[in-house]
Amino acid sequence: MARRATGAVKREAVVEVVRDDKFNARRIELAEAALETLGELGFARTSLREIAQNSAFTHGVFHYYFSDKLDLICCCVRHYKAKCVTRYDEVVATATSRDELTEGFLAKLAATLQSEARMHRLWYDLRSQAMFEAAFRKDVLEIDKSLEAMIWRIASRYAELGNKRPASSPAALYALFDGLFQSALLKHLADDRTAVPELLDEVRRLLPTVC
Amino acid sequence: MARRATGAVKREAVVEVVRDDKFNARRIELAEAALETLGELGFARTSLREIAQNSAFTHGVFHYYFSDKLDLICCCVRHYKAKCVTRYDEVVATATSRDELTEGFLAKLAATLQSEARMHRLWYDLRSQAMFEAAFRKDVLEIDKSLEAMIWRIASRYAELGNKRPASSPAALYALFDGLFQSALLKHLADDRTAVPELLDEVRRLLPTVC
DNA sequence: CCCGGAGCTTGACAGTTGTCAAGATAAAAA
DNA sequence: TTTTTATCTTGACAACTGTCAAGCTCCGGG
Repeated sequence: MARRATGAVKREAVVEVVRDDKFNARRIELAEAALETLGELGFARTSLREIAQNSAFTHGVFHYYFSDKLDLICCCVRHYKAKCVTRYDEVVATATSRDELTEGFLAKLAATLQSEARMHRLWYDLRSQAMFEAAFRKDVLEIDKSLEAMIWRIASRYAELGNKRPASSPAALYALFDGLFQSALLKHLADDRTAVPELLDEVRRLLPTVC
Repeated sequence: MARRATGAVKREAVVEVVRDDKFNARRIELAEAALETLGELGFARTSLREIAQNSAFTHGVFHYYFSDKLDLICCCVRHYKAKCVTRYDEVVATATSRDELTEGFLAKLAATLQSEARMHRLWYDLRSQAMFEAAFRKDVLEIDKSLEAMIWRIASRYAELGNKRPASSPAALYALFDGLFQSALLKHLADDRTAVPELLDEVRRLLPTVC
C-alpha cells in the first residue's frame, strides 16, 4: 500500500509539473503577444484589451493567466530578458582577431538598431517605469546587470585579442555603450538617417581607446 | 488721424503683448504644478484630474490654457529644459583648478541625484516616451543636445585646466555620464545606499582618463 | 456706475480602463 | 458513458479618462 501510495503521489506530482509547464508555456505565449503591442504603443498607451485585440486571444484569457496587469508586464520583462542578454555572444565566440570582433559587433549593433527598434524602445520605456513602479525594479536591475556583463564579455575579448586589459570598469563601459545606443535609437526613430552610421563610427573610434 | 491711429494700434499691441505674457506666465505656473505630479507618478499614471487635484487649480483651468494633454506635457518638457541645462555652469565658471572643478562637479552631481531624483526620473520617462510619441521628439532632442553641450563645457574646462584636450567626442562623453547617472538614479530610487558613492567614485576615476 | 469679457468652476459626456463572475466548451478522469 | 476539471468566452461593472460647454466671478474700461 505504501508503494501504491508513493506511486500515486509521484504520478500526481508529475501531472502537476506537466500542468505547470503547460501553464507557463501559455503565459509566455501571451507575454510574447503582449510584447508586440507594447513595442508598438509603449507602456503608457497599452491596455489589456488592446493587447488582446492585436493578438489571437480574448482579453479574458489574460486575466486567467495573470493575476493583474503588472503581473503580465513583469512576465513580459522577464521573457524579454532571456532573448537579449546573449545577443553578441556568438560574435565574441567566433571572432579570432580584433578587426573581426569589431566588424561583427558593429554589424550586429546596426542590425539590432534597425530591425528591433520597437523592442528596444520598450526596454528603455520599462526601465524608466521601474523608477516609478517598484514592482519592476528587481527584474529591470537584473537585466541591466546581465547587459553589463554582456558588454563586458565583448570588451574583455577585444582587449584579450590585443593582449591588453579593458581600461574602464564594467559599469562605465556599459553606461557608455548603452548611452550611445539609446541616443542613436531615439534619432533613428525620429527618421534621422545619420543615426546608425554615426553610432558605428563612434563605436569604431571608441573601442581601441577603452580596451 | 494717422498719428492717433498709430498710437491706438501701438497701445493695443502693447496690451496684446502684456496679455500674452500674463497668459504664458500662467501656463508656466500650471506646467510647474503639473511637473510635481508627473515627477511623482510618471507619465503613464498621471491624468489631468490628478494633476489638478495635487495643485491649487481645477482641472478646467488646464483645458483653458492648454489645447490638450500633449500640449501641457510639451510645455512641461520645455519648461523643465530651461531649469536644468545650466546646472553645472557656475561650477565651471568659478573653478580655478582641476581638483576644484572635480569636487564642485561631484558635489552638484550628488546633490542633484538625491534632491531632484523625481524630476530626473521624469526626464528619463519623457525621453523614452519620445521614442513612441513624435510630438515630444523635437523638444527632447533639443534638451539632449543642450545637456550634451553642458557636459562638454565641463569636460573642456577640465581639460583646459590640465593643458589637455578632451579625449572623446561630445556625444561619447554625454553618453557616458548620462548612462552612469541614469543607472545610479535607478539604484538610488531602489534604496541602494551605495548608488551615490559609487557614482562619485566612478566619475572621479573617469575624469582624468577622458580629459 | 455698469457692463463686457477674460479667467475660472462645475458638472456632464462618451469612451476606455482593469477587473471579475457566470456560463460555454473541451479535455481528462472515473 | 458520465462526471469533473481546466480552459476559455462573453458580457457586465464601476471607476477613470480627456474633453468640452454652460455658467459663474470679478476686474478694467467706458
